[in-house]
Amino acid sequence: MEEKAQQLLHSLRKFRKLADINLSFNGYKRSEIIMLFIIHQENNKNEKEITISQLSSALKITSPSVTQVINVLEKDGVVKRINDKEDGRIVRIALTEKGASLTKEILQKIEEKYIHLVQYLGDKKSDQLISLLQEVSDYFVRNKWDETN
Amino acid sequence: MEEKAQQLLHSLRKFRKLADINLSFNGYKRSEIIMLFIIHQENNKNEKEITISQLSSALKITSPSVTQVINVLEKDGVVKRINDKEDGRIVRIALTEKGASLTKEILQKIEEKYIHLVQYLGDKKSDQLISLLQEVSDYFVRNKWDETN
DNA sequence: ATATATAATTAGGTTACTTACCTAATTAAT
DNA sequence: ATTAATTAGGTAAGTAACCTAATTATATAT
Repeated sequence: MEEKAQQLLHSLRKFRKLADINLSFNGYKRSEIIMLFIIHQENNKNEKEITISQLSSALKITSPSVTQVINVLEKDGVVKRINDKEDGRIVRIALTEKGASLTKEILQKIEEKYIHLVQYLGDKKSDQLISLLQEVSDYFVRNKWDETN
Repeated sequence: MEEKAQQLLHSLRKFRKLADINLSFNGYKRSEIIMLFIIHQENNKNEKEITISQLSSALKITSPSVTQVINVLEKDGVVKRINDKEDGRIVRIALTEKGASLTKEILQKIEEKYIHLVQYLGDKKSDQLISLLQEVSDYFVRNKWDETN
């Protein structure tokens, strides 16, 4: 049991390191790309554009951090701020045309890579991996893995 | 296939975020603790103490980064630098007594958590997870996941 | 009308790296 | 013995991706 725990510790460390690798495209940083993905996803799903707070909880980062990333993306002309008409405190974020096509382009390239990974692993192992990652994620959340130390 | 790729992308992102444990003990940072683990592990395994370059390749960080972490640990009296007698360029790193007992203490606490995870998953799924993570890591390495974009 | 709560922003960290450059020591070639 | 190239490690400065605390603007509740 202890041996398995050590193996798992080791595998997780290695995996984390490798999976952590910068997906960067056209000078956009990892954090910016993930931000674009979420905006794209949520704005396609919902009628109203996503707010800063919603982005904060979706990404599990603080709202000041969201603001910073959005500032860069806005300056670059890929997203725009929209003031909510009903509540003056709320700022909504939308992709510009440039942003929408950029996001689609990047998403496609990244998806291709994952398709390769799924092909490499095969159907069965891919399913296994997805469900195991899910289980471990649930475990982490339930046991507040991070907070306890 | 595309759907599975998207699921995997999503699971990996979530997992990465959660597995990004902030392990810190007695004021030692994550990077410092991992450094201690490697020194402990390698120095127990080999006759000669590990060098800065070896630490660099073991941790997959640059040697200036290793130097910085070692500086802090040395100032704190948990590791010491040893000049190699045969090659004056080489600096070897050893745990001090304080460092050795600290490392054992931390290792034990962390191992406990992983033992819980292994118990939660069960034997079979733990093995599956270890081998799947290994396979994906290998895939990442082989396909230079990071460099290609 | 006033106090309180909420949304976003600003200012200023922190951690865990990196890159660019440097010195000292070793090795190889002349 | 000298010069050139390489290797090991270090210094300084910078970056990505976060964070907390404080502030501003607006909305809501008493």
